Amino acid sequence: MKKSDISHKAKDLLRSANLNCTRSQILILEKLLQVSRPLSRDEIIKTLGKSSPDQATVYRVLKRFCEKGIIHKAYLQSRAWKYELAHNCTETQCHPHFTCTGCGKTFCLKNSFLPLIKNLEKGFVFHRQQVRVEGLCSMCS
Amino acid sequence: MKKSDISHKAKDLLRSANLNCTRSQILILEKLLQVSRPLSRDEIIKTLGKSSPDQATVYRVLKRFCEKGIIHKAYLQSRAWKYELAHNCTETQCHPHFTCTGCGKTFCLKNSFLPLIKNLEKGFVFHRQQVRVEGLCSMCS
DNA sequence: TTCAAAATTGCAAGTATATTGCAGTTTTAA
DNA sequence: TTAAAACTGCAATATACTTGCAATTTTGAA
Ligand SMILES: [Mn+2]
Ligand SMILES: [Mn+2]
Ligand SMILES: [Zn+2]
Ligand SMILES: [Zn+2]
Repeated sequence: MKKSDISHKAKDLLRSANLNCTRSQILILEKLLQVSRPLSRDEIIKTLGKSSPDQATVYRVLKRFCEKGIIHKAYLQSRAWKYELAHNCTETQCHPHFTCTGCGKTFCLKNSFLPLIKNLEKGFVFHRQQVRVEGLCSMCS
Repeated sequence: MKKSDISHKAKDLLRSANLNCTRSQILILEKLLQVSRPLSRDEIIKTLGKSSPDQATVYRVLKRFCEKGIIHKAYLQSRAWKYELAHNCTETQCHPHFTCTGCGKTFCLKNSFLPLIKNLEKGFVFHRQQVRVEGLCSMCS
């Protein structure tokens, strides 16, 4: 996607979520649109470089985005939380993530969905499920 | 299970993993056998009370247990890591965990397995997968 | 365009969680 | 009984995340 398209899309997303188009929120959302995989606070700040907002702001923006449903936490095992756009997801299931035990990289499996879990105990209500896969990526295998 | 059975089982497990039967390791393993659900460092120390080992020891013991394959980290979304016995698991998949968004409690779904993910990209090697389910428990629904 | 309320931000301090170095203790096996 | 190996506690350190507050930016209505 072109840079100007991303910029435009970011602003649209912000407006449709009733959030202000501030420098920080635009920068962070553009970055997430651009890379299209889960990012941690650290990765966001590092890749934004000198122009990056403060870490407190980054966390607050990510929290806001989550509350509005624009992004969500990915279901990974890293110590730090990672966030990604909430597209490629249905109400009941996000795409699975593959983490390589060799190099540590995480890949989005955008086209693999598992059937939803069945036979929950009586009284239990299902909302959504998440899947995490471990293995070796093509570089490490 | 009776208390003496648990104690006996803990020691057996330790021996079969080539670990020493020390006070700390026995206490922590007994606790995990007893509750049969994922526990954090904090929960372990609190429920063991005055007789609990130091937190550094708790972490080191849990790490040792993981390395020997006696326990593993449950993949939850809590900030603190949680550990549980590595039974009720196959090589390729641990039982799923259900977390209630109402009360925050986590339940082990010991009898629900999903089919393994298919169609990994060329070169990718599957090792294991884990599933997390969100919803409401019978108390909160 | 102007301007005040509301939203957002940076900074610094604070909290929660996990790790490490090291000296001392416990466990094991011979 | 004893010495090596395994384990432990304590205190310091590292990392991830949160919060209070004063200052700045954004927005929408005038
Ligand atoms: Mn993803
Ligand atoms: Mn479990
Ligand atoms: Zn890899
Ligand atoms: Zn509940």
